[in-house]
Amino acid sequence: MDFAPILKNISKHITLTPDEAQRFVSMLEYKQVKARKLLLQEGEVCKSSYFVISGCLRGYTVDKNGIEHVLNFAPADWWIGDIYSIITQKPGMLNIEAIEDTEYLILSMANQEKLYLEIPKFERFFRIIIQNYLVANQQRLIDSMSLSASERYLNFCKVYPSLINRLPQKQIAAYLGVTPEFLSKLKSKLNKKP
Amino acid sequence: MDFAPILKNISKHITLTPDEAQRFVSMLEYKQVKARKLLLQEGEVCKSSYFVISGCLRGYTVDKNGIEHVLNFAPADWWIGDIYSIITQKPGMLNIEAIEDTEYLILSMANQEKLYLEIPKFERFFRIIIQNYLVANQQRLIDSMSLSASERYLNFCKVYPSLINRLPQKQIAAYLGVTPEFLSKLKSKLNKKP
DNA sequence: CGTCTATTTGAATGTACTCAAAAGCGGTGG
DNA sequence: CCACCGCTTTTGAGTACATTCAAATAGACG
Repeated sequence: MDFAPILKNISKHITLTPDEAQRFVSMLEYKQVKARKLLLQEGEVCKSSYFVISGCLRGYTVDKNGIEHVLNFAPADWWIGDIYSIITQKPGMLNIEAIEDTEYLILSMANQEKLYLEIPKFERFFRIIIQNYLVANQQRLIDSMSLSASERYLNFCKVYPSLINRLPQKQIAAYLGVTPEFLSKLKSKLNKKP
Repeated sequence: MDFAPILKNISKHITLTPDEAQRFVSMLEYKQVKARKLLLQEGEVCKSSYFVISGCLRGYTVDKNGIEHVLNFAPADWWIGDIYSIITQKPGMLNIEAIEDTEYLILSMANQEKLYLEIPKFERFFRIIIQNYLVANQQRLIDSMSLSASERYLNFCKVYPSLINRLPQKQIAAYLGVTPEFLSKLKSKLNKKP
């Protein structure tokens, strides 16, 4: 198993000794999953964080009308999990699904807690990860209030150019907060104008 | 100066020795501000986190059409700051303003970094604070996509009952992501029905 | 191929916004 | 203490952005 990607991810924020790196990877579990398979289902308690090595996952909720809303996409080098459920250890409302065939690593909550005790630097690492994610999330909330659907789409294209031709439109729509039909109309308008 | 409120806030997640508590409060600065005064202005670099003792602050952005969008209210016992600007030390887009006459404590970034080194438990404390804030923020994003304005308003009433008769409607509207006019119409409809 | 799902297109509808004007409310100064 | 000013809230009419429903077309996968 090749742990280089996750070690590189971690080295962005903290520096591990070889021993610490060794100890860390010993806590991970490697898995593969086929496209369209669920890793975590609404109503379950989330017991782990996931780190994507290759492929792509998505986290989404389903509202009372059966509409899906995408909270996040996790391509390679991203962490994902149901943070509400992880913190509270109560059943969550998040589904996590593979959009493509995906390789990923699992860090269980139990191991994560051990890590905090054994190598306190990880406390810092995850604080920074969460901080960055919070910033992105806040920006998305502001955008949802400040921008039109068409502006949000153009913004998405600019911020995630690598995802735009990789994801089904339906799921980009579910991320932007519009219906697939409306996104389709938006795109055809944008193609005519410029 | 009475540091009991902030020490109580901290004791929710970590336990400090008397010495550590002493060291911590020595890093804080106490301030008061009158209603309608700005603590932080768009375009400035945010150099501190604020902890509210009494009164109420709000964080908001102004979009290209001049519309205000409230990112958060901070009544007593809440932390607030422009986390984007704090992390990057770049100019932020957040304004922080006193809604009421407010007493608060300032923890500068410099002191916060010292705290992480001197008392690593604080790394954990702020990780947990940020984690909880992220969960709330994610939920708000999901709500903005799943719920109608009227559902979001009723939800706000349920989650923040103490704020509902304390804040100007205008600012509740700016938090919910609707115009003040529309919120007013919503309320009058809701008063007729039940 | 054939089936199933995703995307496109169109018409009708609805939710929320804009603009405008009136009414309410709070603070300030005479 | 009251009158006035400025700001917030309410109300109404017309509009726009986005949804719903329906049906046709295109793509993907076994």
